[in-house]
This record gives sequence, C-alpha cells and structure tokens, in this order.
Amino acid sequence: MTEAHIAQSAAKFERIRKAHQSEVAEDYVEMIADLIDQTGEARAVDLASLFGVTAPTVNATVQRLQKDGLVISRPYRSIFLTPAGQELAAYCKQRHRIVRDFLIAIGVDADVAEQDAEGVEHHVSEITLQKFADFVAAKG
Amino acid sequence: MTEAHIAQSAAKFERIRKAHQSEVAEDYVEMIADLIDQTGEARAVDLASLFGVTAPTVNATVQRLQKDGLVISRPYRSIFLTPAGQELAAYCKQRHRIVRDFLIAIGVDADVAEQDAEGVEHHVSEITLQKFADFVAAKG
DNA sequence: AAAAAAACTTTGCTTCAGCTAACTTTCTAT
DNA sequence: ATAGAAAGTTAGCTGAAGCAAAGTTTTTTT
Repeated sequence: MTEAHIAQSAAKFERIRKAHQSEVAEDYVEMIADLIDQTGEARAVDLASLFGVTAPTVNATVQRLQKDGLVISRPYRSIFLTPAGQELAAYCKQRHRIVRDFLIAIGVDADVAEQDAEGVEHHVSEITLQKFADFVAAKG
Repeated sequence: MTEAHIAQSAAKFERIRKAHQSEVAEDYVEMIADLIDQTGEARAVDLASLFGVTAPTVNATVQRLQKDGLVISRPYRSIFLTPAGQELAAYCKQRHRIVRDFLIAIGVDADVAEQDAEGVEHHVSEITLQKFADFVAAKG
C-alpha cells in the first residue's frame, strides 16, 4: 500500500463527505424553486410534507441555508431564493434531469429512475455527468 | 399537487436518508475486508489513514458497528468481521465493482469511475444495478 | 370580531460523524 | 529490560439532521 494509494483513498472519501454536506442544501433549493414555479410560493409546510420531515426540521434547515446565503426567509413568511440559490437550483435541476433521463435511456423504469436519480445526482462528477448527457443525446 | 405525489416525494427522500445511515457501515466493512485480504489484518490506524479521518472517529465508528453486529473488536486489537459483516462486505464489493465497471464501459476514465462509484454505489436500486450489469455484459 | 385552524417558531432532546487533547497500552529498538 | 514510538482509548467539544411538545403568529371560518 503506497503513500499515493492512501492519499487517493482519503481524498475519495473526503469528497463524499463534502458531497453529503451540500446534499440537503441542493435538495432544498431545488424543491423551493419547484414550489415557486408551480404554486407561486414556497411555504415551510410544503417543504415538510414533500421531504417527509417535521416543521422544526425544515425551520432549522432554512435558517442554515439563509446563513449560507442561499435563501431569504422572514418569520412567518414564505421562503425565497437568493441569486446564488437560484443559480444552484438551476444547476441541480439540470443535473437531476440528465441523471434521470440517462437511467431511463439504459432501460430503467421511469419511477425507479426518478428515485435513483435523487440519490445518485449528488455523487456524479462533471465528467461522468457529461458522459450521461452524451449517451442520452446519442440515443435520441 | 396530489396526495400521492406528496407521499411519493416523501418516500423518495426517506429512502435517501436511510441510505445515508448505512453508507458509513458499508464503507467500513468493505475496507476492513480489503485490509484483511491484502495485509492479513485490519487495524484502526489503517482505516483512519485510508478514510482520511482521525483515530477517535474510527474508534467510535467501530464501536457502533460492533453494537450493530457487523464487526468484532477487542481493546488494542485488530478488527474482525462477523458473518453478517462478511456478507455485507461481499455484497458491497460486488456492487462497487459493477458500478465502477459500468462507468468505465460508458467511457469514463478509470480513476474518475473509481471515485464516482464510491459515492454512487450506495444509491442505486437493485433494478438499476442489474441494468448496469447487463450493460457491461453486453459490451464485453 | 372572535374562535378555531393552520402555519410557524422555540426549546430541548437524540444520533451520527467529525475533531483535539490527554491518557493508556502495546510494540519496537536499543 | 527499558525507553521511545506507535497504536488505541477516553473525554469533551462541534455541527448537521432528525424528533416531540409547547408556544406564538397568521389565516380562515363562522
């Protein structure tokens, strides 16, 4: 087991830990963007039921996202995305679509593809994502 | 937004939260199996450097895995897998190989495939995994 | 306009996964 | 055989993400 081997292994796992930290943020901004798109506003109660968590959990997470500059939220009011939040949401939405469409392209059922995409999307590199997009394009 | 829509969304995210809970366990048993295979034993110090975390973190995690019946560990001694741990490790190893080989098959560089597989493997359903395996088989 | 319902917040708890600092045990070299 | 190094453990902290219970604010209904 060489030094380089060990460093590479550690880097690999560090990258995953980093990904986990941003996962919740990404899921929230994407969901908030969808809600604003489809219903005109994003309320905590909707986030709670769509994520399947309780109101206090949503509240705490939204506070954190606000601290991180992704959303704007005033007490008892609906939730908005900052420009940074909007940008992140747009990126996530596109990435999600690519992963889902790719899974469908290799023969996975649409429902399962949707489910798996949600977990997988946070862990594909730009390089792999591009290969996914290429594959879908070649099929179409 | 229908009731069914909401329930499905909540289920999707609940599934991801569940996956996260088992991720660390899966990574550990897989790494422990590899170490035993390649060096004859699994020491905490090796797990720490390969995961890129500190010794106390490894210690705490190993205690939890022991509580969960996946490993056996006595103070100041090396770490062993229970039958359940061995079974889980074997499953994870195979799943990891399928995901990595699949990414390589669609044209992703081996190094990147290895990195991405580590994150992706925990989030692919059995159905998708089977599609991955089929794809690799068809290519070979 | 007041009561009831719904939405949101606060408080205080849990688990997980990480850390540093300090300590103990085991191993290794002299 | 012992001193020093390496490995492992313990204690005590952080932050993230979840929960229930209780309180507050807003909205809706009567």
